[in-house]
Amino acid sequence: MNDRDVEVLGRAPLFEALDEEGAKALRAIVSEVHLSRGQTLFSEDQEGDRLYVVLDGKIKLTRTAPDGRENLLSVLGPSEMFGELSLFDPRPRTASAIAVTESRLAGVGHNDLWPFLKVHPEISIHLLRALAQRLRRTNENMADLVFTDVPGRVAKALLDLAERFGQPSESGLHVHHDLTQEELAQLVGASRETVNKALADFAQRGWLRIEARAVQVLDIDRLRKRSR
Amino acid sequence: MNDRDVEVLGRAPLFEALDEEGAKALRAIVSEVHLSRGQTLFSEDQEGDRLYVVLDGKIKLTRTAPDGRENLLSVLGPSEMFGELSLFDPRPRTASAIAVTESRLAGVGHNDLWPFLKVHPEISIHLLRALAQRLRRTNENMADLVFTDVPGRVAKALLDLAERFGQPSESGLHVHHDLTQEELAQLVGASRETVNKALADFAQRGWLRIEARAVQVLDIDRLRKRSR
DNA sequence: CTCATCCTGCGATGTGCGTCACACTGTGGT
DNA sequence: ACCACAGTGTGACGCACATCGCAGGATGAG
Repeated sequence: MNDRDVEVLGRAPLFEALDEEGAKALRAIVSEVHLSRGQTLFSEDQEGDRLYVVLDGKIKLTRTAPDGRENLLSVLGPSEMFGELSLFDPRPRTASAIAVTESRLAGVGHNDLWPFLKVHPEISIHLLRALAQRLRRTNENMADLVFTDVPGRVAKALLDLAERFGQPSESGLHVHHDLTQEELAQLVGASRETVNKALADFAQRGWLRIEARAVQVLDIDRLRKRSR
Repeated sequence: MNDRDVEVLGRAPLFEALDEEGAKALRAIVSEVHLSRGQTLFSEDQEGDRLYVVLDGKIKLTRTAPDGRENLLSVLGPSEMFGELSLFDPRPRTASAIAVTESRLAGVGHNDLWPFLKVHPEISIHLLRALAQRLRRTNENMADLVFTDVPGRVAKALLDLAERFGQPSESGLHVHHDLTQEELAQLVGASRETVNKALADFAQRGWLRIEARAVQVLDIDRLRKRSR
């Protein structure tokens, strides 16, 4: 684990409460996992009590309906945490974790983390905050599903991805989200075709340019307006 | 606060980790609130750092869209907790809490609870579990919004309400949910009219009988099948 | 008891978006 | 260099559900 990894880890809710001393001790009990694009880390219904922090790359969390249709809960990048639900609430996983790009992760198991929480109760507080934020965000998304039309949800999703993965560039903001339109559709709860049409419409209006698994955002303000 | 209240409180995630000693100390710092039907405890965007446990009655948590349309996040009964998000993540409230029936609540403020968490770190663990469960449930509901049709969501909502508020009776299960069809509609993310038609259809099939702010569930198995 | 208000029931109409169908393009594998 | 297949682009069609409109019933305040 290199210096950059240590820094990335430090921004995760699990580590941010700790001093250098504690962080070092916690780093000692995490194990590193490497995934190539498309590889599955864990699947729905599996037992599991490991929590992960993304060091590098992107991971998607998906749920599969009985009839096979899929639903993308979120796409996670560096410093973001997942898999903790099965750790705090001992049940099988309710989502699968799949690498969207080649990725490296840091994982901690229940047995290693638990004693740590006893010694460093301040971690729990930070975890509670992290879960509270997630819950807020999820409630937000629920409301959007009910009140916002598909183009609006696509705009929202792009803005969110832009905030987290966007790189400033000559002509605007380059958002290399690494998602196919199919995955984007699963993320906003719509069909691939409808998402395609929404994107085409935005592009035609000059708000963005479509690229392979990426977009160039040209007029972020218009996009913001469309998302409300 | 009577014996029944103490028992109800004891089933809340906040208390379940504590021994009689600790529970007594925690009870000493909660304050009781009384609300009559329709009364608002707190509103969206307000500052707030109190957490509540329902002692008696029912509370609904709602969000209001900019255009005024409403969205019901959940209906909470005795032993259930709410308002904790603003406590763990210090931001304004993202939902309003309104009494569906006359209710009594126990409330704890940030300043009183925080030192308690330091002394009893085991509470945090239980709170983490409670939030993890809520997150799972919310993800579930999101998927339903995307994959399940309105009648299916109505069936699901009724089954959930039945599980939490149902009373066995002569002809089946009496579920006095105290919600108007409008509120039920906001809960499942549909229009009042569509929910009405779904209910009428269920009743016509003999699965349930419609009453004022309540239903008699006659054939719970059919209802379960329809919800999948 | 009486009126006003909230709630329920239900048909008519319109539309956003899912589904289907198919063509085009880019990319990676051999 | 080639083919196969995954991903993208776009039109035609139908349907589930929102919206609108209204009427009948329940509830509760005075």
